[in-house]
Amino acid sequence: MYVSYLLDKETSMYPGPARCSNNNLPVQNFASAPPYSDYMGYHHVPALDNHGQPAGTWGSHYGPQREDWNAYGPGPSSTVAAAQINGSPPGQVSYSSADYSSLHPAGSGGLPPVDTINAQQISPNSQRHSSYEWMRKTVQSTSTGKTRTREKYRVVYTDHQRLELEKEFHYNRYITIRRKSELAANLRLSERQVKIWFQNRRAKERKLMKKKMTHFDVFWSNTTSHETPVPVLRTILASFLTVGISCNLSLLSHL
DNA sequence: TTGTGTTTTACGACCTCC
DNA sequence: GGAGGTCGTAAAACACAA
Repeated sequence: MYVSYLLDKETSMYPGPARCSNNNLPVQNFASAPPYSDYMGYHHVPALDNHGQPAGTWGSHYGPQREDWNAYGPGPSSTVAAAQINGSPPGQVSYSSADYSSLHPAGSGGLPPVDTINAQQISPNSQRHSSYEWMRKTVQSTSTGKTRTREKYRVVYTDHQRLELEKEFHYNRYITIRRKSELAANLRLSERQVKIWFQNRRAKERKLMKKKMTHFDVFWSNTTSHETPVPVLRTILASFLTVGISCNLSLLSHL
């Protein structure tokens, strides 16, 4: 979970270790949510997407803007991003023109244009993406005989791109067409990429929740009757918190 | 350094909704 | 029929223990 590396810098908002494989979903206070039955706490309120302010303008929904996010600057960082910025990524994904035609001119949103990035603001990963020669080649894929061009396989998003996507995801699990368009333009991604990122992100969350519930089941089954109820309640409440049920932490402190 | 497990992009198949 | 959802999966990118 590499984005968590960024998010975890603010432990109050994103508690837990960077590579958390367990139980560290942030408390989710978002106002809206999906028509997804597994997420009891999410309430899909599409209208709230009038949050249609530019992605970079950290709206009140997010609370005060985090200072340390500014530290990452406007910018992406990896050479992949640099390639994207150049407009001639050596092997960049050949998305349909429909996807790219939706991109707005730079700076249409509140996010700083990606191409304003200081090239020195290299992400921790950037040095790992030094060559693109491999992207030019094509590989036979799997059993179907279809080919996957290597340029499609796969771009590593920059820290900045992931951070902005995560921020949007924290606001709303399901992105609207409008926000998708804005975000794609601001992050120099195609709308398809944004859409798929959200799909993958939801899948990730489901996976985490499933894992969490499994752990909870084990815990519950191992709980003996003479145990004090307080730690049990704490665990239950904490578990609910992670699935988005709004809960006042001060109540927990009274237990 | 390397082997291994995990995470991240991207896609196809299939489904639902409008 | 198209758009967008989930689910399953491939493979690159990555973290980390040995």
